Amino acid sequence: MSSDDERSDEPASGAPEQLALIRETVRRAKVPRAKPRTWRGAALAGKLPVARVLVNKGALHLDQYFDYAVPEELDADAQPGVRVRVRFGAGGRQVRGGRREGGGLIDGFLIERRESSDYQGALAALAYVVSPERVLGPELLELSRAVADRYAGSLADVLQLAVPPRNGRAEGRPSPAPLPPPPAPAPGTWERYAQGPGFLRALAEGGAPRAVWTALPGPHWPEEIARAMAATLASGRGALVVVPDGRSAGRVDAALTDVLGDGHHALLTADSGPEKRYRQWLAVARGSVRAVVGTRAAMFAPVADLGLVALWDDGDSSHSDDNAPFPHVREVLELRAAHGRCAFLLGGTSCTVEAAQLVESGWALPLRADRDQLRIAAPLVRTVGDGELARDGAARSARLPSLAWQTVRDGLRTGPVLVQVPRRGYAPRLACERCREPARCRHCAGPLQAPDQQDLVCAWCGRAETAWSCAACGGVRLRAQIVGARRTAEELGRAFPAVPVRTSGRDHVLDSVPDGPALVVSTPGAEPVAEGGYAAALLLDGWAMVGRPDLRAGEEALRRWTAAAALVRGQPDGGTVVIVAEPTLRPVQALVRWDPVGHARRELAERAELGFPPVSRMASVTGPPEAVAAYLAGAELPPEAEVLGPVPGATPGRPRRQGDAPPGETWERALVRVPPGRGAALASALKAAQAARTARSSGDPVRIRIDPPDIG
DNA sequence: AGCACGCCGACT
DNA sequence: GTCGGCGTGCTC
Repeated sequence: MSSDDERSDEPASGAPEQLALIRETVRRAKVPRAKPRTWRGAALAGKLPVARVLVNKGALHLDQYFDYAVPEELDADAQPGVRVRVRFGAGGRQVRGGRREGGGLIDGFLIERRESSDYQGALAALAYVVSPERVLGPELLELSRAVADRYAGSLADVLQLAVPPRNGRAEGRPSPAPLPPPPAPAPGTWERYAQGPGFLRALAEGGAPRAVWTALPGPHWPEEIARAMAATLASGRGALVVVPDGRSAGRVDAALTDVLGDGHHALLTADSGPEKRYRQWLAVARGSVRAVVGTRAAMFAPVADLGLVALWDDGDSSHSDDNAPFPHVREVLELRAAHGRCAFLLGGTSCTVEAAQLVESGWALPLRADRDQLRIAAPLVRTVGDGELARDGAARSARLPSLAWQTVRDGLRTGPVLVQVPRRGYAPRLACERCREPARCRHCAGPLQAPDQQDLVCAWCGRAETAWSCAACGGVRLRAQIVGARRTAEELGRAFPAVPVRTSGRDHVLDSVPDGPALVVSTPGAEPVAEGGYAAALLLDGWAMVGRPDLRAGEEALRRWTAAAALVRGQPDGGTVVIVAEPTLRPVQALVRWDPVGHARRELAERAELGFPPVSRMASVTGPPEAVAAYLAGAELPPEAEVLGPVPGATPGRPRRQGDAPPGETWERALVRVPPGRGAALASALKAAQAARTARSSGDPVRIRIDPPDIG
């Protein structure tokens, strides 16, 4: 429809009362004669003629609503939650003497209809309603608002993540009628957990229990999640589970179909195209489907009357969104569970520090099996340490220690054997082959790396090292770098010529492998499941996983080892895992004892002592030095806030990425930390300071990130 | 961000 | 007079 503005002293025609109403506001505020705009032949809506609109622009000082007039012909469609287009921008202002087109058309969401506006100026009209579909319901709006606040981001940015792009064809189709709630399911393998059946019962009865679930190793977790969701559906409520990748989503999807049959649930992953995905999303938003399984973006799925949010493997990095304001699925689901009667289930075979904290703080209860069940389900774990490896002659030549060799040979007699190899380019620290002393830069003592598997470069100062020798023993050979999956596969293939070798990695990920003897070489996270469980697993180059200079290195190594070991048969069925790593290392010990919770709790205690997240909340401020300094000077941080740095933020050890400082420029990074409970105050202070800065457009912009991923 | 407004100096 | 430099501030 046309939205031509026409400036004249009187409304051309239409609804003078409403325009008078708008004008009255103008007069009361004693604003210089701004004439209300009218548009040819258009009348205003009789009731609630003002539409409060969130304009789709990310800038923080624009994180506010704007009022528009609702033309009569849009009255019916212009309901809260619909997508609209409006004219917005300086170009839309009244220009002395002439008529002029408004600013550019931009997208927005209609937030609410009101009787009047408190804006003391003339209202422009909604240009049009994109579609009458009400995609932004009150709950999704409230959640998005809370996420924006939590992460010091703008509502518009969050909505970009929360509401999928429109697809007209998908909207045109009606969604199926909702099915009646299914009966409550039997507990199934939840019986293995003392609190399992009780947890399901609470869900089925409409309760909102919150649990951190340490899943037993083995193949049952998708089915267990499906049963928890089914129990929630039985109470007449909806349920949502978020998993790290499409493969896991497929598994839970299949389990849900087994438990519920078809028609109860939707699969929300990026793998399905935009149209299909939006169709599924609409089915959820329209209330015709009440259970959702999906990957990251599904965390916002507008499930009606949500009774359970579940998350699998919260340590997986894909649960952290890579768009501003970088929300983490766990945090978003926590926010969802905190509203209304919504249960919370955080599951995994390992345990993150954050999960341990949820239990420690009393927010969630632990859901764990006792030792007896664990002995049945978990494989035997044995270690080959550095010392042994160095003494083991066979290992030096074939890169396979004797114990590992035997384990593979024995395992292959009864089934497939998994070999986990770190990804190439995993940037491990190099060490002297003879004495294991880390190889350090002679100028700055930074760790040496071989990014191209060839030349040595310091990860800190970037200087090349052409003639390295060990500072401790004078050795001149470095320990073998990470050998890629392909080469490992070739070596093993030669060692066991009669056995098929399969690889699974970044390029092609295998979903599952059959039961027969085979060597399956995989990078972490890409391990296929074996139908009857692996007979054995070999975790190679463990030192590379723990040696990374990252606060989470230990937790992450344990998570990946545990994930692989969980695919191996239980010890009673002969399942064995050999890990090539120093047995004194804390995560290695935790794997041997199969105690991820103990590991996480110890890490948590340490973080508390050091004032590290998640015990305190941190934010990073990054940008050109002057900008960071000016920002920090202008920010009114809460009194408890502590500023660390700023320090030059060259990001060592990895190639330049988008978002890093431009080449030739050094950015600085300051960390700001606050004690527990002051996270919200910190976020709002950071956001206010940012808004003030961008509004004045003073100096270079800085980047704010709550919960920065790479500290330490 | 984008864009118009305005206040200033230099010019046919 | 008036053209156009860019510094400031607004966008319903």
